[in-house]
Amino acid sequence: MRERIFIGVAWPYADGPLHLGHIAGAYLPPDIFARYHRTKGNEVLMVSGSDQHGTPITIKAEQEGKSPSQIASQYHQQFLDSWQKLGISFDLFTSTSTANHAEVSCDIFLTLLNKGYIYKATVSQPFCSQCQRFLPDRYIEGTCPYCQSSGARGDQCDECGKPINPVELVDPRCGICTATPQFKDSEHFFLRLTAFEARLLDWVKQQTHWRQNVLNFTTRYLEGGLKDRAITRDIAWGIPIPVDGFDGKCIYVWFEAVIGYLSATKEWAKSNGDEEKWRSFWQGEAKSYYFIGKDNIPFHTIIWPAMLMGYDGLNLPYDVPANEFLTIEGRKLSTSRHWAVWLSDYLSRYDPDPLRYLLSINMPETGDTNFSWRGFVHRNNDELVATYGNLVHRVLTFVHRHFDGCVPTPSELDSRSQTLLNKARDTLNTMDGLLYRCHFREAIRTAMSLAQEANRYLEEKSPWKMIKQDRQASATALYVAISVLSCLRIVLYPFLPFSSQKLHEFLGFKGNVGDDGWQLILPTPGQKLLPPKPLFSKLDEKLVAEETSRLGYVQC
RNA sequence: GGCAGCGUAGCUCAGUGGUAGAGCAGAGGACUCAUAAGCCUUUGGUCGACAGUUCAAAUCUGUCCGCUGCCA
Repeated sequence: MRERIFIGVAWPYADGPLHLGHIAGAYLPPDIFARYHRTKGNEVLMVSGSDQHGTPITIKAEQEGKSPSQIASQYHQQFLDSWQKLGISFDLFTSTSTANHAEVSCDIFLTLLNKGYIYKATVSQPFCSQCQRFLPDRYIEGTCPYCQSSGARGDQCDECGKPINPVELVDPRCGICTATPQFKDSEHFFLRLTAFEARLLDWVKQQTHWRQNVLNFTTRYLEGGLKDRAITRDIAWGIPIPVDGFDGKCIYVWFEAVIGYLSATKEWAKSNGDEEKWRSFWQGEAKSYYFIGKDNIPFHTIIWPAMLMGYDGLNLPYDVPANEFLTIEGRKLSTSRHWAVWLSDYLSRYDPDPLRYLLSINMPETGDTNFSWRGFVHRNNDELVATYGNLVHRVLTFVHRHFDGCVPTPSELDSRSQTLLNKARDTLNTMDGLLYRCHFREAIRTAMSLAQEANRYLEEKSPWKMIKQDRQASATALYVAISVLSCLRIVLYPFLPFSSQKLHEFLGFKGNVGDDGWQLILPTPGQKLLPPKPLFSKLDEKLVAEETSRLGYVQC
């Protein structure tokens, strides 16, 4: 039966470049998942977009003498370029700056307001008369009331780690212009999260298929009790509050950004000529998956579901397979210290598939995992090249030399050959189950073990010996080996789309590898193969030292 | 400070009550179609520390140490 799969992917904030932590955490997994489901013939919609509103972007724009929208679209273009080069196959990657998104956001805001799930309240906000604007907590600096450190910010003191309210700061000053801020009353809207506490807890407890870390975290969070949260801000850059008398105030980004999943679906439907088509992913028999990093869990398992419950009539998340974090050379990523590997930097010098391989086989699914350049080179040279790339190359070059580059005609298959082909079929089945449950790391390991098994098979059959004694036996062994390559091109396609497409063509197949279905297609004897070239290249050990030394210095 | 996760072979990671696992690296071997790749054999761990429950704990409980994140 054809399934309908909605894939929502975390919206990257458009104030800086993407790094490998983003990719391992939130962008590669949904792409693998989407490609797998499309290959199975399921109907997939994968959307995301850049999150373009909020204070950090306005600050960055001021620093660079540009408009917020220039900054946002600059990074938006960079994101699009990266998706294309890395092969992240969004059906739509839009942004929060579209008129459509504003319209959908306002609809949700007003509906929740009319239903009483959003209410008004007055709060005291720091205001800088010099800059003529309200300041977010972290843009106020001052002296810590606890440890007297002079570099404390309005949200917390970095020195002693204590959380702080802006009003507590001694000698507060504006983080932008250093003037002394005043505190002014301002009226804002709050989301009545408390109204959903019981329903959410009830719902979450039924989600037994969620990852343990996601389920635990969410349950504890809910049991700790929810608080209503402000969903508007005194800022001009964003979606204006759709209520009279709130000029100069906008909907807060965290409320608005999650709505992007719905607005992007509507935009996709419109641009595909059927405005009502969005309903099939939000109201019909469809499963919604949200791929995010672990820092985003409460927004997707609590706040967004609460908003959907309040709005009523839209599908709640089916699964939120949040990943843990990627560390770099054993240390946590830090944008400000440039302790990161930037995606566009990587892509300017290396191929996408080796990175996709490394991040897949070392995916932070159950705990943080580490990226190191040494690990990258070794996994590439000793696994991707040695086990898989070399398997492909040894088979194809042999066929070219001894069988005119055509699929040899086999004689009857012995049990050893049958066993290998069965293992190929088992691999398809096993990986099907693993990918369906979002167990990506285990899935790619399963594929690699098929490649290993094929290497063992060749060793046992030694077609290079048989070619002299029994040409037919040699032909049969190669036919079986090519059949396994045909399987590998399919099962590795979600992970390594570029090299799978190449292999697809080397094997003489036409069109796109992803259109061949999740199945073992046996090659036709006589089918003409393309002259083989290595699928992957070995990397020089020297790059380990070179790349490692760039850490901490190079900014993208 | 509260909550959650993690800490297992040199490296990267599986394993959640019943005699410690995989891949890579290291060592030895036979082969040579292949990107000196592949294949076979093999060395290697008091499973962060301590205490407890149990016939039996890496696996459950408690305390502590280290790392990470979230919240305040």
